[in-house]
Amino acid sequence: MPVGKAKLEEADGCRVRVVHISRVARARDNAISASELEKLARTYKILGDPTRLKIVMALQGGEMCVCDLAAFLGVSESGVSHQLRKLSDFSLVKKRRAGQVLYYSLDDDHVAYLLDVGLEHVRE
Amino acid sequence: MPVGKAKLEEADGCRVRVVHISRVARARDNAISASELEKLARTYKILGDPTRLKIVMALQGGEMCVCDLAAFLGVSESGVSHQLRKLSDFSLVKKRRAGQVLYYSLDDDHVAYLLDVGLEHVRE
DNA sequence: TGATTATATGATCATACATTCATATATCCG
DNA sequence: CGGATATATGAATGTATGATCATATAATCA
Repeated sequence: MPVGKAKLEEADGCRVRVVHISRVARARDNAISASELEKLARTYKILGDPTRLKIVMALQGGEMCVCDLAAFLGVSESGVSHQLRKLSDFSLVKKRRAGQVLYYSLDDDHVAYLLDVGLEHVRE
Repeated sequence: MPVGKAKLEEADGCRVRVVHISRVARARDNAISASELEKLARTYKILGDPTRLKIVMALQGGEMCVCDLAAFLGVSESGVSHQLRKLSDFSLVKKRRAGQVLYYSLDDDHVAYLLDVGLEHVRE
């Protein structure tokens, strides 16, 4: 691996400093697609809000309805609904209707798994 | 599990609607500590930005210095440095100095693991 | 030492976002 | 059908945050 220095000329003429061209190339080659990266970032971002995180962790214990979640969180039901929509948009939770009540639960096992791995990291 | 309706009176007199008291109680009992939740949310939030996510994914391939990352990302070196600081603050990356150059790498294996599990979810 | 390179930090700014209030939809019951 | 309950949606608002520029620190080399 060469440790020499190099300059790369970009299309618009802006010079970019690079110490290890091979490492930059490797990063480019190994990179996942932009759309997948975007999705992945979104997923983490969704879990990155304390309120939403509390919701999904509560749902690990079983399905809950909106007003129960609101009571548990100490947030308005409207607020919970807004967050559940985001969670739902990114397939982290699913809902089941029973009359007027909507029961939310985790969408798949990956989600619970993601939470466990994250918690492990935090507790290390 | 009773499906009856109930009202809970809070300290300040604000009434909260609850359909399943037992489920709210269960959520309360199973909840992790506030500080752990905060840390966990932070961790996900940190990974929830495309630029930072791209950084850690690039580092999965091996350590890289700031200007290489800047070239790879197409972002200013200052910008990369700011993000690396956040990643470092939450123990997601560590640095190694070699003269003027700082080499960044993933801090522990949990991080790479977290990324893999997340990607699995996105690709499901 | 002074000049150059590599990275860090601080200020600024435009944008994104979580929450709430008010209102709308949907389901059930009488 | 009309009233009540459960949830959803839209607007408004304060706050957080990612990017850049300018400047500061740190390390190497002449």
